[in-house]
Amino acid sequence: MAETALNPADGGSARSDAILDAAEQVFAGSGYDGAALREIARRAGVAQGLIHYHFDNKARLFEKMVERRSGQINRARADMLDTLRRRGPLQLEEIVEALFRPTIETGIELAEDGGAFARILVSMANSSDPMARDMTAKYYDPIARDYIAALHDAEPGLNDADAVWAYMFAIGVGMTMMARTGRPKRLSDGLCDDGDADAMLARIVPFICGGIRALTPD
Amino acid sequence: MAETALNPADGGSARSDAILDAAEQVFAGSGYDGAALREIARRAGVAQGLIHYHFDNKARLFEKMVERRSGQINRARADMLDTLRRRGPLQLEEIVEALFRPTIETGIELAEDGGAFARILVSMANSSDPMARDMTAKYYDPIARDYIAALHDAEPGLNDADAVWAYMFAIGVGMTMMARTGRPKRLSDGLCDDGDADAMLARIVPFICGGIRALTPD
DNA sequence: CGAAACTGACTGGGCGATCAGTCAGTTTTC
DNA sequence: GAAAACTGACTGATCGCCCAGTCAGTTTCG
Repeated sequence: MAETALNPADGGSARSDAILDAAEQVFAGSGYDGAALREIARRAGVAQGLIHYHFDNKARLFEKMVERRSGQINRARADMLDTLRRRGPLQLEEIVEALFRPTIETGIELAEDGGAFARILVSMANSSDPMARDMTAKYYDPIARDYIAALHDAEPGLNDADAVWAYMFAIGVGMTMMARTGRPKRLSDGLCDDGDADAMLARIVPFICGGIRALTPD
Repeated sequence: MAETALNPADGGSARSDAILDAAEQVFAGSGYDGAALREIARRAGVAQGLIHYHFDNKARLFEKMVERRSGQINRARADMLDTLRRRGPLQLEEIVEALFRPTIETGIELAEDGGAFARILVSMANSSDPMARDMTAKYYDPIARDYIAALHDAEPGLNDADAVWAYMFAIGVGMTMMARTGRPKRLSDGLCDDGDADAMLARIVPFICGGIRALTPD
């Protein structure tokens, strides 16, 4: 109520969604500072003023965009963890796969944007500026704690601190996959393709699990 | 000869170095687009015009800044690998440690800047924009190939593609350490400190080695 | 009708870049 | 050896551009 007029029910009209889609593309391509609202409006086929009408300012637009996508992703992540828990004792491999698959699939299938949101996530995760820190804390810390607890359950030998480190390292490895820099192809003279998410997951999962087990005293 | 007047012998006067130092701080704090040449000049205690006099434009200033620091770091990395090779058969743990220590120590001890350059590296490594890609390729791909070859020597079972993946994943984990986001402390309620490079290295090295061995068929 | 959605011209400010000019040294010239 | 010519480092005012944000007015819709 105290809010200035934002979009009603927050469900988003078709125009708001178009703006958020365009914002995702432009922020992913140019970064927060490099992105121009004019360009976002152009891509959304909308007057620039409408962005301010719906989202007030650049920072809030950015946050709404993150909120939308991270909501989808983290609901899927929570669901997968729940399903695994109900199915029986947690397996490390399953947890690690559940950690990344929703981000990949939401990025590629829902948005059909070549993983734009994943790129935004990567730069947020590795940034130390206050806005990125706050948004990571708000939208990603809660689910992170769930996954850290799950790692703990799957590997009881892991101590509290190491479970957190294990999670951080796993995320770090995942960034390699999300960032899509093309570097693996360059370094391998064409052998490795960071555009093939499934092939990467097939390497990442054993790598991370091996790493975690190396941190766990038997 | 064809060049416009840049600074002689490229060794850099005291003023040029002051500009590069300030640039490191400001680029690290605000990112490339967010950084203002005015702010860099202010911190260096120099007129803004002098930046253009010495470095022509913002992009070239950024590149010179990266060139200076990555030169120091990668010379140290190459030396360490050489020393290890001469000492006897390569050990995985030694390679991984040699991969990161020069970046940490150059960042912390030489610059006394709280790891500003390391933060710049992180955002470059995870970015897909052309400037970052080109600079990574120019200043970091050559040494990357050396380290990939070293991984191959230490773990002969690793195939060509997996050695590249292993390197990429290792770098990804290392970014966790360089970025200094404060997130480990938040997620562990104070237990983990990503400001303590030695403590992190002590976890990162076994994690990465465990991961690589998990990729290696015995 | 009235309210919500939307437009597009506009504003002030910060940006990278430019440039005429100052000045301390160095080299040339007679 | 001193005046003249020249150099390269450096300054600070200024330029034009593009930015996020504003707002008065128009259209759409229930």
